[in-house]
Amino acid sequence: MYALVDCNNFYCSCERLFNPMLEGKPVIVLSNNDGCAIARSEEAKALGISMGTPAFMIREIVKNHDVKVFSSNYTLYGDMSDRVMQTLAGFVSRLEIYSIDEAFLDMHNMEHTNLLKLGIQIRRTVIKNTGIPVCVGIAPTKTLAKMANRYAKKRWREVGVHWAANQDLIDEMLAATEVGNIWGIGHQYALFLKTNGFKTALDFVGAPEEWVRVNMSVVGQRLYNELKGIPAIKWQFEARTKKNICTSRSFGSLLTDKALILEAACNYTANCALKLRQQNSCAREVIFFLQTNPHRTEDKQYMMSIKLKLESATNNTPELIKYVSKGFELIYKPGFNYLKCGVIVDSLVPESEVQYSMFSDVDDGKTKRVNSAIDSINRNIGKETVRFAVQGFEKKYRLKAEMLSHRYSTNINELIKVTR
DNA sequence: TCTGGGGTCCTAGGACCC
DNA sequence: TCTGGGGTCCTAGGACCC
Repeated sequence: MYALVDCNNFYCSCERLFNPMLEGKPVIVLSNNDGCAIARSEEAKALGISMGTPAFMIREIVKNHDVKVFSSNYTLYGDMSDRVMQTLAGFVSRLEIYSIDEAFLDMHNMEHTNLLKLGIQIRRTVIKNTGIPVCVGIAPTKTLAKMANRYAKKRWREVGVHWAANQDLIDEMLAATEVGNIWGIGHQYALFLKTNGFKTALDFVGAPEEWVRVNMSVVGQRLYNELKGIPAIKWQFEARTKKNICTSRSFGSLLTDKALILEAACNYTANCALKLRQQNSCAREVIFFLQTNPHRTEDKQYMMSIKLKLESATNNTPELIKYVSKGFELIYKPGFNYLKCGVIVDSLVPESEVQYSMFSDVDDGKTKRVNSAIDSINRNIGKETVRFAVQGFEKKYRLKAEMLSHRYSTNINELIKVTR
């Protein structure tokens, strides 16, 4: 058996934890740049605010119903996530952290225990230790555990736990789940399945296997097996080394100034380089992209990306900046209102396996020491204490975060204040 | 005024090899 | 009459996830 533990409206729950006045009130958390709603409390959902709605489109609802709005505070959410995961780790021998607010728990060889009771105990303990409410779904495969979790949320709200312990319970759950709500079925497949007469997950498992294979490839077939109770998705206990790393952001406002955009690009590159060093990888390719705002139909549009192959793989900040600047010069065109740019480092190889170019004269030991010194200072004293001149200091392009809560649990200056 | 950011996996098709 | 067959590697693009 697999259990999937998922935090309820995670970001909103984190905000509430340090601000009990928010209890019972509609709360939403916005994406980067205060763009759109990415987390909603139950009260906010009831007001009809749906996932991903742009902030400017719900301004009226927010005003009329006194919705409490927050910018995303990833420092806080990340720390709360760690605490939840630590508590979960106490219940099983192995867990897979699937995302910031979800984990799969390995419940094999526990079939003899009453897993419903265990689920309830997990839920109680997490809320006691961290204050974060969670739901638990337990089933024979990951996909069914996901579904059981969703079913717990919808059908067994009070208990918050569902154990699909036998085929009857599984069928009941499959029948109650529309194909579009199956983990792994997105927009396209949901549409395709519905057009072909498959409405619920139960309908889908009744489809001929060959038809699934032909029309939905091996991905579909795996899913099909998972829903039939045959595990087809492997455990992933260890964090994988990433195969590509991306840093991209929308600017706080539209930019036309070339120097400013380049400065942003250099900062994003420095961030990619840092992430590379953290996982001991080097990149053989770097992609730089730049775009205007497609929603502003009155603006001339321009979208371009460029891929540069590196002479030899590196994670050295100035070296990567050199390539990105070159890419920038090649695709930047004046006269547009730019919204966003980004850097992707790709074709990653382990640092220990880097092949040097025949003509390279880089003193690798030296640059490595410089970079680790910089990383260490930045880690200990504060992000970007040491930076390269091209990264600038003003950050005029910086994103908006006008409703940011405090980093209550990680910053000594932002602790919660108790007054009497 | 105004629409996020960061990933993974799979497939088809082209280039290339013998 | 009528132009092989089998394989690998790479890439772009699509679908999905939170």
